[in-house]
Amino acid sequence: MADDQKLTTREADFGAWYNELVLKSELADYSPVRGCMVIRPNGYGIWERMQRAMDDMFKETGVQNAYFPLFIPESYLHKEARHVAGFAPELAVVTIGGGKVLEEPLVVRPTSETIIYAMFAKWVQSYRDLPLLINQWCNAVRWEMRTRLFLRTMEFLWQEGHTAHATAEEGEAETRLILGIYRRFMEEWAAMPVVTGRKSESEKFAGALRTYACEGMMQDNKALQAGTSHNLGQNFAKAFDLKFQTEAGGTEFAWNTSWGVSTRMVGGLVMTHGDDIGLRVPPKLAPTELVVVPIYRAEEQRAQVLSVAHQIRSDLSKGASPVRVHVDARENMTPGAKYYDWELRGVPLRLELGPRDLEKAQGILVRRDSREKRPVPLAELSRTATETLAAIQHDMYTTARDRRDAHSYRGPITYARFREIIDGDGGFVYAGWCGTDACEAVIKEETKATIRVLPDPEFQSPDAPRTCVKCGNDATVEAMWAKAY
RNA sequence: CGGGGCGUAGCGUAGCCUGGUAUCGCGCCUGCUUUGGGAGCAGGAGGUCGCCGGUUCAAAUCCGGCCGCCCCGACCA
Repeated sequence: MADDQKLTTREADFGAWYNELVLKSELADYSPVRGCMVIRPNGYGIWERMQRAMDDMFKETGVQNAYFPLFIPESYLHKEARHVAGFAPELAVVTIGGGKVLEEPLVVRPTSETIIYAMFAKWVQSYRDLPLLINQWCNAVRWEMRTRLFLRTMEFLWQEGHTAHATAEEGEAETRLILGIYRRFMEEWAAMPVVTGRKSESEKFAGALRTYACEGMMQDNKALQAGTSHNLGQNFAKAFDLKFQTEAGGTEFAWNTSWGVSTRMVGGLVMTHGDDIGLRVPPKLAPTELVVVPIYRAEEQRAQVLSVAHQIRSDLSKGASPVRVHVDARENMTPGAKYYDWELRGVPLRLELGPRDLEKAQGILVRRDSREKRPVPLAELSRTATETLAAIQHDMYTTARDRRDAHSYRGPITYARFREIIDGDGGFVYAGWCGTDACEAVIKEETKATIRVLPDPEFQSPDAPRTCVKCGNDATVEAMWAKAY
């Protein structure tokens, strides 16, 4: 009986585990439209906290939010050749409006570079108008063939930042600045270790000069691209005539960047931290940090326990370090059933509160990550909860980082060994690359692994690889290879 | 788009081969007893068996067509 309530284990079938977890923990559900999803309150609550954290960080750097339309004239997409070539296969196009065939079809935005830089061109005249730093939170549509909840859906939520700068250096600096913000968000908020670096030419954004990305390792040892930051150079400025007058009086095209993080991050969170019991949400992203489960028999106990529970919620929500508390007062469930329920949903801390505890003025505090239980005097609960939440946040990060490192491979490596790793348990393989498209393509063809990033210095191996893992010629760069989502 | 699987109550399923109007579990409703790791008992509600057509006295079951979804391979946040 209890068996059909359990999740498929990660080891038995990682994909099935993921789907069951997302559905059972009520993060999301399938929609009537193939490839689309409904994000339920549990999932949206996490997304809202992600939004808030990132939004604050963007704004600290001077970025302002705005909103650009969902519909983009089809002709705009065609103004940047590589951009349209990259996105054409996955466009949704509106051809009829109000019952009439439109003169010009409207593309449902797959991303907004074209319309945003067209608008920037109207707004920017002089170097004094730069930099222009804009972000929007919106949905985007890409007609995908194979979809998975959160990881790839035809419509997804994200933020897309778009900036314009006076010099190439400023554009590059902005691209790197945002990549750093993404990294900080993923490490400090999502407790998700990432490797940052540059994308190879074949993997970069359609229309970009350079693409940088954060790559996390999921528990099946596959890579998940969790955020990208593009240096667009002057490609779009030239396509949309985004020019400005320089201080010296000349005219120059602006330098653009764009960068985005999507609801895919929620899927990354699940695959980074989930276990066979359910979800584990890092405290800083958890809509509820602590759930109080009241235990009682007699009616007078019920009133007493609930009264203390609500007092706890009220007390913890105040003060210098407020804790987000929920009291689970459902009458039709036993305490044990509630424990399973909240563990499935990933709430970081649980306080079990019964008559025996009240006698001792304590509660039983249970960590979701380690499932460790211990009695805590109610008088110290506020401090203990805050400290424990911080410890959970910290431990979740180090646990994820340690397992990432345990499945990362560095040092001299043969192609045979490379294939053995990729075909076996998988992981991140750091290896030399000659820099040619040919070797990259052959490796992808033969192993399904791709270059996730050319790692930034802090992620490079102490001893730079000397030769290309495929052709044996001199390596021009170190590449991090993995199978990816 | 190729390969595989599946559509039966809100969810998960049995029945299909060998036609006779649907099984079981979870959930839901009512009542009582319960409540420290997935409560028990009793009663109850809930179904155009994905859709269309055919065969037949009779179709969830056999035949044909269609639709949808999920999973696995080529593109991608």
